[in-house]
Amino acid sequence: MARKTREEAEQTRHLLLDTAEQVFWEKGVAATSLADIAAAAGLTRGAIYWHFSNKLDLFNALCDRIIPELDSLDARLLDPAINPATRLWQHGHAMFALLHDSPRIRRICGIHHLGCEQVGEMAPLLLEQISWTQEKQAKLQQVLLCAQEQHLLRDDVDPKLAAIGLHSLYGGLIHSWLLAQDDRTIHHNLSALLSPYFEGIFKERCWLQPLPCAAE
Amino acid sequence: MARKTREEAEQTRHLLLDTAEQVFWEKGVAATSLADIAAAAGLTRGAIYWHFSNKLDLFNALCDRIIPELDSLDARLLDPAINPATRLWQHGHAMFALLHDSPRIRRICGIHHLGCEQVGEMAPLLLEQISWTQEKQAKLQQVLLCAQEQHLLRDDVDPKLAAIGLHSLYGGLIHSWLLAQDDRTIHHNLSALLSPYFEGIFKERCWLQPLPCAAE
DNA sequence: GTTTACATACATACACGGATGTATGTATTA
DNA sequence: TAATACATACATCCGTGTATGTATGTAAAC
Repeated sequence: MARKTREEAEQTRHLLLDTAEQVFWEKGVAATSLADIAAAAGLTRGAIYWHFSNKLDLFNALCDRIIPELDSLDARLLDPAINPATRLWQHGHAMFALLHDSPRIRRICGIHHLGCEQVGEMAPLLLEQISWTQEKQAKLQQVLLCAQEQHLLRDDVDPKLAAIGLHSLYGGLIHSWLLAQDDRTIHHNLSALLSPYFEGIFKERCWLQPLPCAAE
Repeated sequence: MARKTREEAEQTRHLLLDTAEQVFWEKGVAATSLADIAAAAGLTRGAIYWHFSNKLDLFNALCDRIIPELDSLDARLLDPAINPATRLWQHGHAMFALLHDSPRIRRICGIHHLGCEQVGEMAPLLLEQISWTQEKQAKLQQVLLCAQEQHLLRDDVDPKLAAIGLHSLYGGLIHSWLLAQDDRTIHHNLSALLSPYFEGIFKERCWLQPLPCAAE
């Protein structure tokens, strides 16, 4: 082969990322060699080593591609025009809608949950996940605090703990979702699955009212 | 070295299992070679291949050691002498007590959540986890159905979905627990973390009443 | 109660493949 | 013509599985 134009090169870079995403999801990160990826992409390891320094670099690049989508998901959490309880409710639904609609999000979440080790050599991943988790919980906590100020929270609910619980519930549901991808139970009954926790946190189904200050 | 007595042999077998558990948890399963384990145990690969056929066999044997503890946990779920809601409540607390008290349970759960891949070559693990998850959810559902017959459930709650939600919440909390092992927040506030979901599922805090048929 | 014969519980040694990283080749393209 | 975008070739190491060695425990034979 010979040299390609810059556009074509960028194209092969994306092809490598797409292919790696597929193979990582099918075989697991550690069990996948760079030769596997190159072969699946119809290229050679030379192409990979040209665009990336090693497997970890490739993996990180591949994961970074979904950051904007995840960020835009969180952005709507802080929209003050909507009742904070409703914001959380919609945010939960938006998360699973994203998971349902985007095969890429699904695969990368799947790789993180089931397809890679996060200890030892991959410990940086773990640290990243911890900080990401804390940020996420902080955002949830912020919205819950806002709800508390508007007297939407039940009296015995601590916003910080509710944030941890909600985040854990999301994580657990995503995990169950990924375990059986073809089972649509969670997707079709998401409201019924989330309702109990919302019921236990908020007063009088206020999360179903889009108005900014429904209660009080 | 020479031959040891049967007792000593059994002892080295357990030493290998203990050591593998440690190293797998520290470095991850795929990143750990049999030579690593043997060296950490002060033995050689010969000892491992004598007692186990390969790494997967060793890993399975290591995981099987916690089955009785997990089973005894579930056994108390079906004790009809106690209010089903209370049974679920106590079961949730017992799970985290076990996680807190037993380093072995903690490590093996940690390995499953963060230290091993469950796709590709390790897919049997995934299938096992799926069937285990379904069994667990079925048990929870059974207790919830029992609660429904006693009119302890809120009217709009579906036992099957509540079982999935409860199980996911447990899984997510365990994951958060394992991510930051030295953070005792979850352990110290478990009741406050579980309460919302119970509040959303059951009527009038009936899970705090140990009597068999508190409601109706 | 020895002795003998075999099984046991490993350690050591070897052969093999496979993965990595790098060095080099090569045809474009800018 | 020089940098680019790869493919190819090479050297190295590491992990596995197995084969073999070996000293001891163990049980039966005598």
